[in-house]
Amino acid sequence: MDLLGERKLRMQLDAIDFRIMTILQANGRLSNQDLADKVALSPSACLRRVRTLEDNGLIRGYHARLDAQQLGFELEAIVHVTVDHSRPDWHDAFLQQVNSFDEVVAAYVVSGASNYVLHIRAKGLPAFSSFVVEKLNKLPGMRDICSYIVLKTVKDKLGELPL
Amino acid sequence: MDLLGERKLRMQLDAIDFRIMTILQANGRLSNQDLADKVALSPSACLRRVRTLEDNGLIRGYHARLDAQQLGFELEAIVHVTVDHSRPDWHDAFLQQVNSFDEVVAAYVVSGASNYVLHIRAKGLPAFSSFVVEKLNKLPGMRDICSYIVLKTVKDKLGELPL
DNA sequence: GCTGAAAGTCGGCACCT
DNA sequence: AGGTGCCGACTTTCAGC
Repeated sequence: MDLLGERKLRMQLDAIDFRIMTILQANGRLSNQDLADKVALSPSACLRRVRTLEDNGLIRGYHARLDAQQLGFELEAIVHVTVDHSRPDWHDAFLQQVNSFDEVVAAYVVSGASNYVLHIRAKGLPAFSSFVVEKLNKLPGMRDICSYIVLKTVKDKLGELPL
Repeated sequence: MDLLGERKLRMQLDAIDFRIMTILQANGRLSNQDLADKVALSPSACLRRVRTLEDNGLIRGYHARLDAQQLGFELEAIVHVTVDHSRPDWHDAFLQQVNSFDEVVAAYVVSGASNYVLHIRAKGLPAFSSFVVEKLNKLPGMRDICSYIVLKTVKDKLGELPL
């Protein structure tokens, strides 16, 4: 098992592989032929590289990015959570619950003053408020919750690696 | 100009539109024909809907998701920053600088104890350390920096809306 | 590991319901 | 609005270099 979530580099990458990844990162629906043109390779050679990158897990998937604002997800927040860690079994229970909440779009175990940092998305302030009060607050061992409501997203390049 | 970054809903969406978005969100490279099958529409009708969703900005793009660990980005951190806001012009300067740093993958202006929350990705602890000391610390008006190093990513659904 | 050709498949458009 | 049919373009496999 992979307890630490480590992923070792499984293949040798050359400059063309990096160009392929960079291009597909910016335009995931580019046709294989256009991609082949851009990296100066024949379509078949290009496709084989893309398949290899996919098979080795370097390309983990392709996704449409939707407009959260337009779809009604108007509020984002960063929430720091401290739990009572005197009960080790609460940790797993906490993570399982956190994972099941749709409002939690990302969750991290962190070093520092808090135990967890949660990234929250909700359809407005009332929905966020009731999430905190009725869901987060009721988790076992909850000790402290500190919310930072996002007023403006200044940079949004998560999921875009600077290769 | 759009000072608040608001995006109004520009079109009426029905159940099929939501299914299309959900499917493309999970598999951005699905062929139009397969997508049409899944939503029980003819390929041409399906393609027209997808184009409309793209044109109205509901689908904002398609992107390959790469494996950050395997590509050497081993360290993630949430960094809270407080700046001296007695000088209004420092705000824009700060944001501009923050945007130019590759290590900053996301940046938010937040309400609460801190002014900004930064999401950092670096190729290891030394790189992160030198980023904080040599870049962040030297920004004008910097008052306080509080780092939370990510020990484990428990949930990672940013960019996946629960429709 | 790349190229080129062949066969199946798809996207995009015109036209019709 | 959604469906059908067509043609050029694309994807994908495989033999050969």
